[in-house]
Amino acid sequence: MAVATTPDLEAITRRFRALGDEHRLKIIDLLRSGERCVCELTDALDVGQSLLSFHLRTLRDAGLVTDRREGRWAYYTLDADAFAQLEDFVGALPSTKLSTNAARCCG
Amino acid sequence: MAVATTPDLEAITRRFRALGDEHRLKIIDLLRSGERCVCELTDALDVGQSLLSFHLRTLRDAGLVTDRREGRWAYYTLDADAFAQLEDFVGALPSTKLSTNAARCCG
DNA sequence: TTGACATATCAATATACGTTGATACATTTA
DNA sequence: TAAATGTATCAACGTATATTGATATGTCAA
Repeated sequence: MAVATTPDLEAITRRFRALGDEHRLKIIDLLRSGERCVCELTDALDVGQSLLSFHLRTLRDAGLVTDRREGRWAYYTLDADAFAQLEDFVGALPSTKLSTNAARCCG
Repeated sequence: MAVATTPDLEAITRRFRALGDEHRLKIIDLLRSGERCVCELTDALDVGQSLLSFHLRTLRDAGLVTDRREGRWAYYTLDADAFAQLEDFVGALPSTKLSTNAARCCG
């Protein structure tokens, strides 16, 4: 069994940063209804072509979307697993680790 | 009724960006067991005093933690509601908006 | 095979963010 | 009141990220 349990904080923070941009949240919103061609995204978002390409790459590098080429078109899809994982991660963040409710440290 | 339903993307992206840093994830992890004094965090994290203060402020500005002063000490606590909201938001992100599975746009 | 097209990448620049060290501020203790 | 302490803020700097315009690459149509 490989060391798969290592959380890889770097990958997680990259994923959060990928969600930390309004353009990219709008792209994700457009992808919610299923796979979309880049040309559709270009029309729907008021964003230059190379900038859109940059944001799509950022989302892909973060593992939030996958892409597929077909002829001269490119299609992007949300990676549902990645979002499920992230949802779990966020849900676990505030969950009380122990019942130790912060013994007074000072004073 | 005020315009409270407006999602306020800016606030949401700020929250994601706040989670997009390893130091801050570690701080959050320390706060999972309850309210913590800054002095404890200083000891637990190998981070300079002003840098820790910066990250705590970033988390506070994002609404992920609240702070409280007591004498010369400052205590920080996770805002459970904020995490719950964010968990819901992440969970909703990939949820299929309509059953329209991307009509071919081109070709 | 040439030209138009869709998309990606590159180079340059602007803006945001993280880090450090110094300083300020409030509170406590001597 | 003076010195010490805990924390926040400021100024300066480096690095990362966002944005733009130009160019490259692959694919289709004439």
